[in-house]
Amino acid sequence: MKDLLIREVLARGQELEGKEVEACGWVHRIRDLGALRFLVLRDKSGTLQAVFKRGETPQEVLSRALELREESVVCVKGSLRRAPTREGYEISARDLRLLSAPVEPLPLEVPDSPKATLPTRLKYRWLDVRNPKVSAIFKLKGWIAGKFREHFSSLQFTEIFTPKIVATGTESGADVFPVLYFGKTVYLAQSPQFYKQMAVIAGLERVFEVGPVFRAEPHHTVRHLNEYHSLDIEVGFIESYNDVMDLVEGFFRRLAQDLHEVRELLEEHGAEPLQVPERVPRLTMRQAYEVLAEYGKRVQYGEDLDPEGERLLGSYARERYKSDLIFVTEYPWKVRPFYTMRKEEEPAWTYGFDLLMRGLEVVTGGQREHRYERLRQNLREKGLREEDFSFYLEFFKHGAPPHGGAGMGLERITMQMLGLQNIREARLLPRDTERVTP
RNA sequence: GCCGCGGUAGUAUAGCCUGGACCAGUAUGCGGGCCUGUCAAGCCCGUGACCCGGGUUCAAAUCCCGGCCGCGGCGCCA
Repeated sequence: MKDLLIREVLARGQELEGKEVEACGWVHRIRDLGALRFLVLRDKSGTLQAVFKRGETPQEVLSRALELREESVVCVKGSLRRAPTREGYEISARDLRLLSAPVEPLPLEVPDSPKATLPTRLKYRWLDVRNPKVSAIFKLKGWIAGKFREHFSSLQFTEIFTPKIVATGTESGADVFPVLYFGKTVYLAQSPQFYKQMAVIAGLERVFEVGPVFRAEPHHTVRHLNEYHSLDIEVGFIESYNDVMDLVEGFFRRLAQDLHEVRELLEEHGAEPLQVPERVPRLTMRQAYEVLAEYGKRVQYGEDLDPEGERLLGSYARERYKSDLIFVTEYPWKVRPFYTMRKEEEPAWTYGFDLLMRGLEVVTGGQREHRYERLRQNLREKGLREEDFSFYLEFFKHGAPPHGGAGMGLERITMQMLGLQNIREARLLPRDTERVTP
């Protein structure tokens, strides 16, 4: 492995000045002035200019430098010195190792790859992601997932790993992908829902999972993927679903507080830091109808929000509370899955909530129904067959604490954090209705 | 699933409505040349494209039909 990333070389610039250093990476740009040739070297951490100059660089090395093409992989050795470059330093090259050269012209220009259309970028993703603005997306995404693990681990949650091959399809109406499994048809998990609940009931009490989920809906939008990563939590012994919202809110507050750690990733995208106020507004669905009415948007009483409604509530949160986040609570029973706990006194409404981030739904959660008979009744009312969920019902026969949880869309959070126009940008290799390669 | 929009060099686009001066323009890349301080380096020369099939017409990148592919809105959801 190479000794130093470019960033580390630059950070130790004073100490390394005048000394021989080696930097390895891709040839980002070539500025050829004849007997003077500048290479901008790029690695995952940054860029650094190398100079090949007649009279300074050995002739043999200089002539090899003249053969180089962009996106070649090279190591340049030479002395580090101050220079009026963007980085403040440059390498005066004395040696050059060519590790790999392109065998054909590049289908995508790396420094400009965000200007290409998304299909082209995704087709040549290994080139696209070489662009620092693009790799920033995945660095941030990884950072968010890391924060999630760190945050909930510190609250005594246990990380779990549930099956992605499952026997039962529908739990929230979303279509599932069938898989041939030893001659039987099974499905790809659309959510860890049942199993994270089982883990709580199994005595783990507080659990979280970071894992893929699969949705077989043929949607054509900029905010849906057929495969994405879900950040799930589930926790026992809650008093109400407010406990769950507190946990979700705490996580987002943590993200906002620690965002300075990844400031430059946001800057790549010109993104504003996440605004999380002292208390994130919590609006019941019925209150949301009224707010939307003030914005001139009518939503049928007892119906779900549409994307326009969500966007308007996002504006409302920003204008009224200076908040990028807003909870919508007490969702109608008719639009929530059977395992959601209903309000005792108003069974048409539930203890289910969504969290909107900058006008897009990024989290869904709520209190779950833990009472066996109520659960059976909910199934019946949803018109679902008890035998299809018998394995799930079993969990509740031997002592299940009141519990609740939430699922958060990692790509959606990343997308909203950076202001991306299409969720596919937040997935290294997105799967949608047509795309299964690369 | 319903609806709308689109497919021009490697990439990104102009041209299409109002068919002919378009053997298709521009930028960038690519190939060649000049240049010892560039930093989106510059300058000169060159290279390379109308998705497929059918139709209308004297004439189709342009109009019509079908196919394939792509994009987006809604539904559904994270």
